[in-house]
Amino acid sequence: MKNALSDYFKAAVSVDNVVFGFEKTGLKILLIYRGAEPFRDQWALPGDLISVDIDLVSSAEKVLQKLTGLEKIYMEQLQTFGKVNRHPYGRVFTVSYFALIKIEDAHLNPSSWAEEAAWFPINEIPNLPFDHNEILEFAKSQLKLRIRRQPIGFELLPKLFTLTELQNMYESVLETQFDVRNFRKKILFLDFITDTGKKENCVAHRPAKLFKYNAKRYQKLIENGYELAL
Amino acid sequence: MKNALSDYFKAAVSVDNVVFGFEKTGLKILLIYRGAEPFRDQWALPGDLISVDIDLVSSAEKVLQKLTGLEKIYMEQLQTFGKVNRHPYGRVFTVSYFALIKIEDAHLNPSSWAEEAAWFPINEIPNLPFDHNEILEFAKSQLKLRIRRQPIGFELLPKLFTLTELQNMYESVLETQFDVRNFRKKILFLDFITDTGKKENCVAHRPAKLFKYNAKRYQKLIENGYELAL
DNA sequence: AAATATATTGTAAAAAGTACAATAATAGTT
DNA sequence: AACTATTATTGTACTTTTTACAATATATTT
Repeated sequence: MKNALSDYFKAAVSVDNVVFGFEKTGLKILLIYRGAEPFRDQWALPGDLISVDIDLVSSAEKVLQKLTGLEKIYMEQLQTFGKVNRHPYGRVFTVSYFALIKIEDAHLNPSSWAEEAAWFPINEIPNLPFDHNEILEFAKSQLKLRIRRQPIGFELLPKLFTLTELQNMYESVLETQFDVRNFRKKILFLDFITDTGKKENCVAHRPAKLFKYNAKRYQKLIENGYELAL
Repeated sequence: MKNALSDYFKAAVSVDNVVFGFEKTGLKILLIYRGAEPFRDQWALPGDLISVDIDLVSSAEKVLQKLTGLEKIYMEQLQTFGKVNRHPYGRVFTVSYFALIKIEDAHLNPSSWAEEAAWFPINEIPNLPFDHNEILEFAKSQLKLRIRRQPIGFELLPKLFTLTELQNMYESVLETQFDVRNFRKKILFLDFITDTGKKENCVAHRPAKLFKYNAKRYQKLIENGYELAL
């Protein structure tokens, strides 16, 4: 009972993107409203079957662009989910990616079969089709791990940000609280965010200094054997 | 120019396993000698196309068992590689796994189209077919990351081990050196390896105490919010 | 008994992490 | 102009962790 080679070439592969967005009100996830079967008229992760003649990474970017309008944003592969019956139309393996973006900069423009795209607070996610809730939980736990060891949190913030915004972002993602003084002491000691000399304006209180992420300084840290750990 | 649904169900999926084994002479990788096309008569990672009616995790275990004889060993998913032309027979996405085992306990029994299975020192890996060298490099870097934060190193050691063996294992995997006194102080402080009261015998020097990993104690550490970091 | 080989152990100094609250700077109000 | 409301900014003492470093112990072999 040997399989013929052709028996193996009968699977489909999809990509599912977990897009994390941040704004003052907290961390959010981007979902699309499905305008096509299966699971039409349900909110789901922006994901789709991919073509056999496009590289995996390119496919992930293309799927995201088509369904949400987002492009050129930070993406990283997570894991592949491959239970036999996870898709009603046949054997579909799905490769999950996570992406990070500052919500203000995210111009949503859903097309293809995505009727809508909207941000959902991380703790108000509805039941999702397929195994999307499982994928989402995995993505959340991975984001927590990775954001502590790589300078990817800056993808969630505007180019210029205050130390308070930076701290709020880390606190939202990690679901924890930091002491203001200790947080600043540590982050400034690491020396890969630099004071731009600019300040907030039009705020009804003492304006905060604006900082920016300095990738070169971070590289130097790494070259010197330092390991980031927030 | 819309794709028909059937156009998507034309991919194959494979699993490639990076099996790390440890013994006194250092860290090794398990390769098989391919007795089938493509790349017949070359050493490669133990991997194979998988059937569309078996779950992904089960497939990974089955592929490893068939090609090498190994079963019930520690496995964890890494990443999926999906360049268009990575496989000469068509579009094949491969999901990589890494596995850990103590070489002494590994009874190799290659079957199916694997003509041989053998351990290769981690720094003497030949050129491999497909993108297997790339997969291997990714696996090595992931092993280094994961072994520092999870108690998976014990999978590479016998049930009873000496502190020197434990240190050698970590040093081999992490390609670094630890101070003997500081290493012991730290590992004993963590308190999840316990002295069995037994000792080495038949060694031409002071015999070392034998320890074992204590999973319950480790669980307690975690529950108390401790984060392992070697 | 001596030689050989590896196992075992402690301490002081440096670095990093933690807990904690008063002062500063702006816009808006009186 | 003085005052209020609001958030930004900053330092120090204490605790914990990490680091650097070498002499003694216990088994086998000669």
